[in-house]
Amino acid sequence: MSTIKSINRHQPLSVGEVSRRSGVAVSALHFYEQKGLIHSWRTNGNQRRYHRDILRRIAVIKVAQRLGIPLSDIAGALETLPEGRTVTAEDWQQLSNRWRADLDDRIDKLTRLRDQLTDCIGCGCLSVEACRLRNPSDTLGENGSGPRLLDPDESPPVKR
Amino acid sequence: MSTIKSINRHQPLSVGEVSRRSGVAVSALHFYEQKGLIHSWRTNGNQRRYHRDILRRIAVIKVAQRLGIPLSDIAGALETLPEGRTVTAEDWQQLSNRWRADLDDRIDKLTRLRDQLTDCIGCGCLSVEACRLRNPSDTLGENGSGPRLLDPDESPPVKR
DNA sequence: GCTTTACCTCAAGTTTACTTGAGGTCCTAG
DNA sequence: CTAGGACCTCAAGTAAACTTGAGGTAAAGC
Repeated sequence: MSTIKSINRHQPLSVGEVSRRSGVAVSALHFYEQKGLIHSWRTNGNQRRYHRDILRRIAVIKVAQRLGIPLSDIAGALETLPEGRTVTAEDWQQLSNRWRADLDDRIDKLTRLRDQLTDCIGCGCLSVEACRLRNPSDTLGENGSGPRLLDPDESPPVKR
Repeated sequence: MSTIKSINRHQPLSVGEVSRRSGVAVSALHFYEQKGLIHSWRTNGNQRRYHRDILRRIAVIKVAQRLGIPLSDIAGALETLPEGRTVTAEDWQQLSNRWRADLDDRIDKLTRLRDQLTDCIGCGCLSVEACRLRNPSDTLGENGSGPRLLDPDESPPVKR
């Protein structure tokens, strides 16, 4: 820790500091910025500086990623926050509720899929007409009227 | 259906026929072949010909994909079958049991993740030290001794 | 026999989430 | 003042699962 410049608790952060503190690679921070997920300003020497809030924002991003939310969606969600402001507790609740719904949905789908598979294991027909595993459109008609998020898809593979 | 050559019920299939019957694009069939998932022989004129069993094999592949199994794994699984033989009912049982275990595992993981998220929504701390959502290593210690497939991973995002 | 289709190969493009590398600048310590 | 570390940009590479396109052959219909 000798080469690390002493850190003033209230100054803006350099990209290296953010990287160390967040565990996200510098290249990834560049990338996030390019994708509009995070923001910075520049010093005279053209180096990035970050507000300390960045760390919380990155924490949110990382959690969302663990949840399997694509970066583009995360970016979209973060954009709904008034003018790139600090992520507040309420913001977090909103976002996380949304993402949990998404997660629930995925879990449901996987579970239905597993059930179909279980049915099908004994049968093994894989018949084009009869096999539900082969006819994904079923999944469309079979669920009630729960919270339906944007999801006009039917067959595309349930990603991992 | 006028341009479609009359189909002899017992002759080998051309790539176009396989495509129509399986719903898989010709380019995808080429691709699968290249990846060793399916096989064909050639006519004098260098065109691919397929055994009728190919349709069942492709059905298996498609189902596996719906289950979220990567092609490389599917290829690996299919290779365990004696010398590229027709997929029998028993083969299907073996494969599907394996894949269901994989699916179960993923569902478990997602469910645990959702529970953590639920806990965390009210809290909103996202603390580096305290927050379980931010400390994926927890997931490592917390599960008993169920069927552990190859899985040395901890934090990487649970893909969709 | 000629014209469509169908098929062939091989290279390159697509998306996601980044990393790696090249070539150059800035800043801090000694 | 100079060495070294931190930083900058931009291009290209990576993996997965294919698709698209170019340029060329084969086979089928009339």
